[in-house]
Amino acid sequence: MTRPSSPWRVPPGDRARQHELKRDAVILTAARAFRERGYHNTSLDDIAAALHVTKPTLYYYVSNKEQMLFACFEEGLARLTVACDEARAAGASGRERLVALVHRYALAITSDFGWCMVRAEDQDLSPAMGARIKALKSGIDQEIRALIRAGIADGSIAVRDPKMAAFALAGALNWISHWYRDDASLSAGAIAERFVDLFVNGLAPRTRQAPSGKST
Amino acid sequence: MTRPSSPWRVPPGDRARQHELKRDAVILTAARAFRERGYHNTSLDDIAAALHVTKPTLYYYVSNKEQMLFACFEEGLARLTVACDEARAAGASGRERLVALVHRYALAITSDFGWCMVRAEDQDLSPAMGARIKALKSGIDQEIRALIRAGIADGSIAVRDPKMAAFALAGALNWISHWYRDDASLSAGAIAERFVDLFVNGLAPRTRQAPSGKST
DNA sequence: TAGGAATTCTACCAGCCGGTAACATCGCCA
DNA sequence: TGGCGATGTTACCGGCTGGTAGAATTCCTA
Repeated sequence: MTRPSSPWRVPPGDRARQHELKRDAVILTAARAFRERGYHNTSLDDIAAALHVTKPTLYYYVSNKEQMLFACFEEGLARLTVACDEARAAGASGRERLVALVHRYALAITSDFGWCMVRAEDQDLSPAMGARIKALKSGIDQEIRALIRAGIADGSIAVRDPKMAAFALAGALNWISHWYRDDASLSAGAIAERFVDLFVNGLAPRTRQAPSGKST
Repeated sequence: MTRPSSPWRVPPGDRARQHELKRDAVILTAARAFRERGYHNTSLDDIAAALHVTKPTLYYYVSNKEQMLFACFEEGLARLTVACDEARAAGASGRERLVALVHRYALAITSDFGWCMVRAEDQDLSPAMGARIKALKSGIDQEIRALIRAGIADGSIAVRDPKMAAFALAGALNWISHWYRDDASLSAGAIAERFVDLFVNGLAPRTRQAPSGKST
């Protein structure tokens, strides 16, 4: 019974570490399957098969299917949270920090867990887990708004409604996960660059260049 | 269209008209249920109960559940298509037409069918129907890109990558359906207004106002 | 008022899939 | 080497839900 599975054969280490690695492999495989076929169209047997394992084995690492989705959710949102933290200490002005966030956000959203953050329904989770996810999402939103407000305060951003601006920005970024699987012709960094160009300068031509500074 | 509370009691008319109205009621009720609980979390019994009817009755108007989702999809996308057509003849410059599109788009996306357009997975549909949906969606995307290119041509828009700009704009608009149910503090028109402000002028302060002109 | 078509209901089925029990195997350690 | 926890498997269950058969009822028309 040799198992030629890729993510399952983890390097040696103590038992606890092995267990942790295998659990991660389960979550990652689940995330990829969900992304490809959707949560409800993915059976636990599918995930198990992708790992060359049987269904009950999954239950040794995860308590149920719902928890898998939750873990994917959490993993993806954790990356976004890290992105926010990094961005907050990235630049001088509010706008520079926001630009930094866009770059990191794009990177996170194109990851395997991007789908789970964006497309998964909170309704598929228990009220408790749904509430937790909602709180995490709201935290990201508040972070974006804070950056925008900071930019307004220091004069690097001029926008009427920070909340709507945050929604628009997050929407554009989240939406990447919808089309990126089919059209990955651009890297996350390149996408972020284009988005920054659009969001910073706007659609209307600028007669005189505002104190913008070039994007790298 | 029909009364929200009890759409089943339709005004008299000939048989064919009655049938059509009731079918519309089924689709609308399905759209609302899908929006509220998600496609997979909504059973046909749920939809039937909402109409004070039993499940087999639904099958008298719709061939199966998948077709319901498809009909919702189509209905929503039809509105977007209309929005595109109207926008194309709305203003003088490409930018004005694009602004008009944003307003109509926001209206469509906040409708009952907005969810189906955006959140429903093509994977829940048969390959044939999925392909049709994909084609319709692609048409909308091309329409947006065309407006942007027209704006570039007539000088009312300055943007480096029309394709990415279209993705960003569509993403921001589509994303409305994610948060609008929980936070409907703004009307679709007000949202569109804010979005236009952001997308046209950008985040960076404009020293001298570009030839933008009116904001209603 | 009879008859037929349109409409809706009761009753039911079958398959999928999440989840579990109980047994088999692996691998470390005394 | 024997034993024991950690892993993993086979075999199974049961409920939910999409879908259907066929009877019942309503409604128009003659």
